[in-house]
Amino acid sequence: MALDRDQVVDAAWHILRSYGLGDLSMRRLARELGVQPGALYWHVANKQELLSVLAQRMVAPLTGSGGSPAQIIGAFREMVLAVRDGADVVSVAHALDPEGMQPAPLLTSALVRSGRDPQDAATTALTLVRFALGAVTAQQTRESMDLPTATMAAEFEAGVRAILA
Amino acid sequence: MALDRDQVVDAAWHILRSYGLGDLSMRRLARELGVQPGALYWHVANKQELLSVLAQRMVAPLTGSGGSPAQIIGAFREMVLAVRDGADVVSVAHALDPEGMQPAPLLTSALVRSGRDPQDAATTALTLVRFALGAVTAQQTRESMDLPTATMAAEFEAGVRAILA
DNA sequence: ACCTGAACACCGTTCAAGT
DNA sequence: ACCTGAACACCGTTCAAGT
Repeated sequence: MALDRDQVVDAAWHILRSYGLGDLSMRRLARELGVQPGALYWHVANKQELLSVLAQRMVAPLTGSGGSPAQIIGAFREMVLAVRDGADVVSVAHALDPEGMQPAPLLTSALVRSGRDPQDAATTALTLVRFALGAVTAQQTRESMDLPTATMAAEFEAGVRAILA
Repeated sequence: MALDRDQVVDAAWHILRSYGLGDLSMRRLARELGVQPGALYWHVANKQELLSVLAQRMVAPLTGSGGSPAQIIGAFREMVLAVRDGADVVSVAHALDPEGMQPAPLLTSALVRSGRDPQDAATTALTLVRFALGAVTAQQTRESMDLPTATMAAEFEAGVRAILA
């Protein structure tokens, strides 16, 4: 039975969650799947493409979930924070498609529903996402070095309140 | 004449500015300096320490420069944006010492001067820095892939206004 | 004090050749 | 269609030994 793309992505997902981005090499992934490194390039174009797929998977549960802007950006933070080096992976995907990648479109429509005009809603959504990615990047860097992060959830909430005020 | 720490840091600074983080390897740095890779470890503990020093150097011109909170965070953005992969380098330094690393302390006192209580000032400073790092990370990722960034300066200004409102 | 030589344990990617 | 084998051009770090 031949390898397929889903098996590659699933194995990559498992390594990322369990050991972090530092351990997610194409060679390590190939070893885990019992193939030669070159075999992976039949199923994915390169490592970057693989990481994009993992970023989509990380924020997938968000799509379709309602809530206020504060709830949406809070849920986004939780999902990214739950995956080791999640912020690094999602940041690239956000940069490639800032308006299309979740949670931006979800936030924009929630902000319009709450009474903002579309222009302001779109910009505020970008501000929230970039702040969240900056905050989670800082927290995950500290976690990877066993530094304390006790105040960072409150700092995040305060930042979101300031942006939405 | 023996190598010293400053020569190592200067050469690293030059590689970072000219070619980016992807080209700043300890081996490439050693080659540029005409020594074996191992020689570098007499002058710096490891690559991480070297990157911390480069982060300090990037934001050094900020110290002592006055201005409003909006001006300070704007100047910070310019400095980080001016160095290839600057946001990646500065993000780690910020995570290690969020309150001590510039521009946080500068922002906090400017915010106190403008009438905020110290608690609120400190948290707002962190929000501004994390948003700025998130925004510059997105922009530099796009620049590295030759994607357009025309709207990103305005998005940054709008974000700063929202946070400071 | 400062550096070399050499090693250890790795990377991402390509591509002719095999099945 | 899918994979192996082998290569290309690299990494960060350590450390005995040399000067």
